[in-house]
Amino acid sequence: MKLKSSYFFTLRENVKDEDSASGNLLVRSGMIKKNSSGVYMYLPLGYRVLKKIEAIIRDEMNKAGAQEVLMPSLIPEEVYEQSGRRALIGSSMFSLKDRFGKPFVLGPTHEELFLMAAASYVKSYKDLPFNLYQFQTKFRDEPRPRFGLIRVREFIMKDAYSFDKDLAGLDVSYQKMFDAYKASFDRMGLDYKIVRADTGVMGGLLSEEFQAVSEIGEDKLVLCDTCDFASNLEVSACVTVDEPLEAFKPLEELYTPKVGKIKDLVDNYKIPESKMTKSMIYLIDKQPVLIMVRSDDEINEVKLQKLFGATSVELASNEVVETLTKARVGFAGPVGSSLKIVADHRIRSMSNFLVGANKTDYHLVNANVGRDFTVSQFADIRNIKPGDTCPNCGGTIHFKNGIEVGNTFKLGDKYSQALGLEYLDAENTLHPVIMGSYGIGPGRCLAAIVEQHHDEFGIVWPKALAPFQVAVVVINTKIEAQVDAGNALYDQLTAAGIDVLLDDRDERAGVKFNDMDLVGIPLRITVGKTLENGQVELKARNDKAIHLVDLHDVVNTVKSLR
RNA sequence: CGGGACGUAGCACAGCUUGGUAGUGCACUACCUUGGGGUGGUAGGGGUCGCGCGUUCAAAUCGCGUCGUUCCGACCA
Repeated sequence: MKLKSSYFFTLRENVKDEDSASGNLLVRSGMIKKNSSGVYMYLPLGYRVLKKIEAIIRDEMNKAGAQEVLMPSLIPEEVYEQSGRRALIGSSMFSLKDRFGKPFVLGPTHEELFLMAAASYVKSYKDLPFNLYQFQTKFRDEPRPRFGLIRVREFIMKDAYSFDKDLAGLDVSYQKMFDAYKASFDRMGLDYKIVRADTGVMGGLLSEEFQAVSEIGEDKLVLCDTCDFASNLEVSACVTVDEPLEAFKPLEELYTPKVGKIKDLVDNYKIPESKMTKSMIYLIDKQPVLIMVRSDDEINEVKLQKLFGATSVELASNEVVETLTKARVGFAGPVGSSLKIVADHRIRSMSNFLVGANKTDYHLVNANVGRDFTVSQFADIRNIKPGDTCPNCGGTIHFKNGIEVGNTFKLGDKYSQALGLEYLDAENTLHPVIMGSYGIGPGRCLAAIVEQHHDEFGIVWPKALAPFQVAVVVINTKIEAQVDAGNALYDQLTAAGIDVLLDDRDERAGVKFNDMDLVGIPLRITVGKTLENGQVELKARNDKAIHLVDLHDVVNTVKSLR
């Protein structure tokens, strides 16, 4: 690409409505442009990078034996109704009607269609296993798009689906995808962790996430200092060590006016948080339940959902809480409550603790389980915290933030049962097909890579992803010899199979240097005053050193650095 | 969905309080200048002031509505 005659621009000033380093740099370097909230255009340079990411993934998918297909985006709504996911995905789905009033949706994920495709092929166990994948645009009406390309409403996803006759087969298919994912992310130069995760809307047996480590990541990764334990916060088990109970003290009412938060209680009444509990009223599949955890713990809604096998878990509204406790919000408690009470394991070893009194402006001190109220179930329902004990090895837990760039699921027979995908085995009996699904967001990978690979001057692309491997900068376009040498190098490098960008614009040297740094081309060849000695300068983007290279050695030198 | 802010040239913003000729910087065009880390200058082009209704002799400016963007929270595959 020769810049003088190409669509290429950069912005000198920061863009206002980008809230992430990657979003800002990608927009400023002219790679992408925001079109509406959470919807972006990919411009020539950005699209080249996206294509390189796709090429890596495609290569690994094909090596793993998967076959590429392309499903539609426009899908009859009934497809998702049959699988039971229309309601589950709810308002995250873009929906529309055709001219006859028939409801359609824009596909947010494609399990259903792949299952239908599989159904037109699978008859017998002899047809299994196989794996299909696609790169296709997904539409998800996110309530809050954020962080440039990281949380968007329209994005390309590589999704793959494996079909097996049994769980043993799924294990094999899953492992192939898992390895292909690791290889893909390694080739992209991403720093990532693989964590256990919630199966969420997908359902199924196992979910593992590939998380790019980044400050702006929206997922909390739970990691161990000593072993390789790695889990998403939402599913990370907690270790609870039971401790002996103290002698029960008499239950007393405590007048606690103007106390809105736990911290006020600690400050005003000198009660340690380890002696306090909080009671929250949750609607679990619309049924109110009182959930208790120690005050300094957080309730984990995913664990609640699993514990109850529920579809919906939501905090009760203030009105509901006030009706049920007959007190203002902030004073709910277990004593005298008619609600079902579920408490975290940690509550079991607590004695003489504080609870809400179900009475505005009052708490109760020295409450005790068994004497003052009954817990119908103790369970692990809190979030693990940094410094906690590792559930795997007993080491110490720390957190990192992660951007979910890939996800692998063992779905089992959930979808094949719901939609009737079956095969005949050798004994002539029907069985549901066992499925796995595997997703990567190339755009999110792109953004995550920029988050991890940039400096004060701009993007620093890993070699495998850079839109161009080499930038040839002609310093003074008024000097014919420089222009000719630049063009000659461009032709030679191109002929050698190297992606070259020629900056032949009539701009100041500083402008070109800054632009090439911003865009993040890994290698820069400067054609300037050293040309008089038959030499050009070679500089790596991530290195300050400048090397003089003879004109006729340039192609070989660049090849050796590749 | 709840709360806040903002919509004026491609980008970033001023002007609005107190209504009266639409501005600045960057970018863009031409010429001169300069030519190794975002040269300096001169002259230009580009805007139904998000949209609608209202108040007024007169609205970017005041009022109501609406759409969009954004921030915090909720939600989130």
